[in-house]
Amino acid sequence: MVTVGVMALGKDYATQECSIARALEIVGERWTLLVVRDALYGVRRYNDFLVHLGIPRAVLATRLQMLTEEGILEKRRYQESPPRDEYVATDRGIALWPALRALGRWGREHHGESALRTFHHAECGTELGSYGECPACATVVPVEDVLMAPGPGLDPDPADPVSRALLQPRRLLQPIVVDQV
Amino acid sequence: MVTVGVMALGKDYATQECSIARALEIVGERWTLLVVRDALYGVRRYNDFLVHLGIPRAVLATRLQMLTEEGILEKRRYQESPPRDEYVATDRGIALWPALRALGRWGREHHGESALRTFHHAECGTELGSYGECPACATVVPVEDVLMAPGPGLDPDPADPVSRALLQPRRLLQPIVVDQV
DNA sequence: AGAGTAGGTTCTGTCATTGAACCCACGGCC
DNA sequence: GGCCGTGGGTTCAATGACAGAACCTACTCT
Repeated sequence: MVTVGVMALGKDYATQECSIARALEIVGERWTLLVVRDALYGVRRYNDFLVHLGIPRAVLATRLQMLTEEGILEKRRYQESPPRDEYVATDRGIALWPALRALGRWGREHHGESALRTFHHAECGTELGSYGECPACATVVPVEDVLMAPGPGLDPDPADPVSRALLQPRRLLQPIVVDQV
Repeated sequence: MVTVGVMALGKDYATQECSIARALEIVGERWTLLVVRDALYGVRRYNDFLVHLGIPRAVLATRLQMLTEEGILEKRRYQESPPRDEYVATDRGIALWPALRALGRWGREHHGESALRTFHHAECGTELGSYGECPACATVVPVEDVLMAPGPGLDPDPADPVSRALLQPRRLLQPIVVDQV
């Protein structure tokens, strides 16, 4: 991918020779990591991202396109007529789970909050350790075997239907089912 | 006219009830994580951050102040006359290491690059896993026991003195010594 | 006295983000 | 057949963060 010319703002960290900077050039923009998080939680549709994130429509469209181009999400047609696409996390997107998990742990500790969501090993029920491993089984838990459950700090009756769908315990990557009103 | 309340841009993810969003409100702004990374690498002085990051001076001043207020860095006077301060990572800043490590791993895999820097457990020499754990010792390696070494992809003769100081293998958090010209 | 250095602040133009409005294709209803 | 609702976008003006350069202030060195 050859980018010619000056990219004055936003994305590049020109002088940085560092994998962290390379990563942040892609997922370091505002909203991007939250979109990926939602994709791992099972959100797939444009409209579901929209209401769950409270993100401006134009920004969401830009981010979805960029994440698709970078191979982090895959745009997949799920019906013709009218044409409708969903965005599903690829392996490359799933590989961001450790980073998201680490950020979430830090965010919780930083605020001294009670957990908003908890993550367990689906096979044995043990809560994941600091770095996404299962202390009981002594293995790194594959993302599809992570069971997400609401924690004590989470609002039990949120306004938007996506948040409501995420209230029940569920495995990561399982597509959410939004209750139609 | 005083405008109260609405923070239109930048920092907050108002609707998000999520530890990851809480974390990103603090360390999700442009440059912020790179400043923390440099602090863990041992950079402490305003001028060293400046030349190593290539960040605008005003932005650096803002970030350092914010990170200090959030308790991620500590501003510490190291000489009077003229008054000079250095910025040192606190426990809260050091706790960001797993997230930085995970991002770095992902960035490297994403680009299929050879490693720019490698990180080992100083006690046993094993290279760290995705979250900064030692696969051999099966423990999370304390940051001060992480040995950083240049990888094959790193420029062997960088222009700025801070990058040169970071070329030799060193433990994280050890203050860098810049060769005066 | 003059130059140099560390650590900033101020300024201006550019660009991304926001929020709202608009667009369009289809499907269902009556 | 006309109308409305819905999913999935695009366009637009206003705002405000960022980049880069110039400037400022103490102090030290020569």
